[in-house]
Amino acid sequence: MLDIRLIRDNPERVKERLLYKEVDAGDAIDRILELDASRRALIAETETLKAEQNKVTKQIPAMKKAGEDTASVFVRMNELKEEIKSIDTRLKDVENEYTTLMLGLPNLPDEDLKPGGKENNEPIRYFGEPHKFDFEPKNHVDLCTSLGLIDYQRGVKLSGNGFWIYRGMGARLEWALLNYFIDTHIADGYELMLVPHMLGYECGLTAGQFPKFEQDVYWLQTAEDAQRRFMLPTAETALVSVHRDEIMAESDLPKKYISYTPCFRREAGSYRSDERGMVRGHQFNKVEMVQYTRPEDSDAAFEELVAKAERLVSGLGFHFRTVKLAAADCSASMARTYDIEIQIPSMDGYKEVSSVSNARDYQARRGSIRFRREDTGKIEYVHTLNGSGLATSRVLPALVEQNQQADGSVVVPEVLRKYLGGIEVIK
RNA sequence: GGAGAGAUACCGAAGUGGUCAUAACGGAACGGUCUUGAAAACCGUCGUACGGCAACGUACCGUGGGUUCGAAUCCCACUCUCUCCGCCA
Repeated sequence: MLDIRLIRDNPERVKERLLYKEVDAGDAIDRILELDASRRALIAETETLKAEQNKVTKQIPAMKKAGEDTASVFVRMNELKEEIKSIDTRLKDVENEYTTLMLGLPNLPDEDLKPGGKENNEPIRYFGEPHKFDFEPKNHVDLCTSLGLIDYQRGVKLSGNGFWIYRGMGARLEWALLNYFIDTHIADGYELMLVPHMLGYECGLTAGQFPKFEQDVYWLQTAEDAQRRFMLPTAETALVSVHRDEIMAESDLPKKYISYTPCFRREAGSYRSDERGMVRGHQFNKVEMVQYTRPEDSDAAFEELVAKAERLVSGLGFHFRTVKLAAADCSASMARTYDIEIQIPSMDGYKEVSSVSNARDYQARRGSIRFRREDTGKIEYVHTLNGSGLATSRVLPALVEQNQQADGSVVVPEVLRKYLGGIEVIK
């Protein structure tokens, strides 16, 4: 959520920044300003009346005790009651519309981002060299099938398109990756959390997925609306709500959390024919990093998260690049995002394995996540950041393709061997 | 799933229609006095949000409605927590 004062003071600037994200919020912002003004006027009205009401209420017992006639006072009190009721009804309508519009506004992109979408993304660093083969390489679907790592057909049998089964060495390799990630984060001082995979509505609202993207997640049906829960699309959605509605001590910051979860996404309409195998499914595994920081620390925290993700990919020996996303390619909640993309030799271009973002105070405002400054005693919103560290669904394809040998076997990266009982080659 | 109890501030807890909601009382925390230092004792501080330039005002007793001139208190619905029973990895 954006700061209303920012919108009030400089609406044209906010509109302009949102255009960088290719969001035309002109009408919404004009309406928000109207609603904000009438909201404040109505509050002033109703509170004046309530003050009178409270004052008279306090006098009544004394009047009764003194045996005075209270009938005329009751007449006035009834008037007040009606007036207050009518103003409060109007106020509620105004606030509902106001809140809905405010929740719908995306975060402002950072000043240094290029406007526009994917076409303006900017690779800022490359690591390693593209893989070269002196034989005809196979694609990961064929490799995973022939080595018995993944059972695509039976995954579909169980759950339909977009699901697969990791089997035997494939499952162990997946598990080894996750353990490599988790162990690295723990060594970096992050707290591991195993969170619920089904979340309440407020989690989605805080993270910024809702109300706009309610259709992108899987809902669990219950008879009562109040009990609806959804399967988390990323552990960020859970981790960002851990401190919702809390005021933390400044000395508690930064909070550094990681979580491993499967992630569930409907990915409606986003299927692409070149994304075979496990590159885009409805369920994938991911280790997520989240930090809560003081505002002045979030830029450094962002760099830390990017560096951590890069280190994990480097550790596996991959060629990859880090890309600074243009404003409109950042998701709605985020002020800036860097993607880490690896090469899957059978596919064109690079594929995202990590996405690191700084939400600044956008999520903190939605979820009322604050901290108290030690020297001033003032309460401020924290900054929240998140990054994949990492998602496996593109790492595994890249791993088997980049490390394949002429005989169809796959070399296990050094860092994973200890999780696989020392196995060096999968054949 | 059945039966019962409960939800008040950082924690515990009193309040059961107005003169007890900034909210008693106890604890924690913070500041001070005393002390070589600490403990103890004593004194003091110890909500959030919104509106307002400010003075100040308003809201908040799990959530949402209702009754009433007036609701933490009475009524209705919902959510959550705890205890016992049943089922269960």
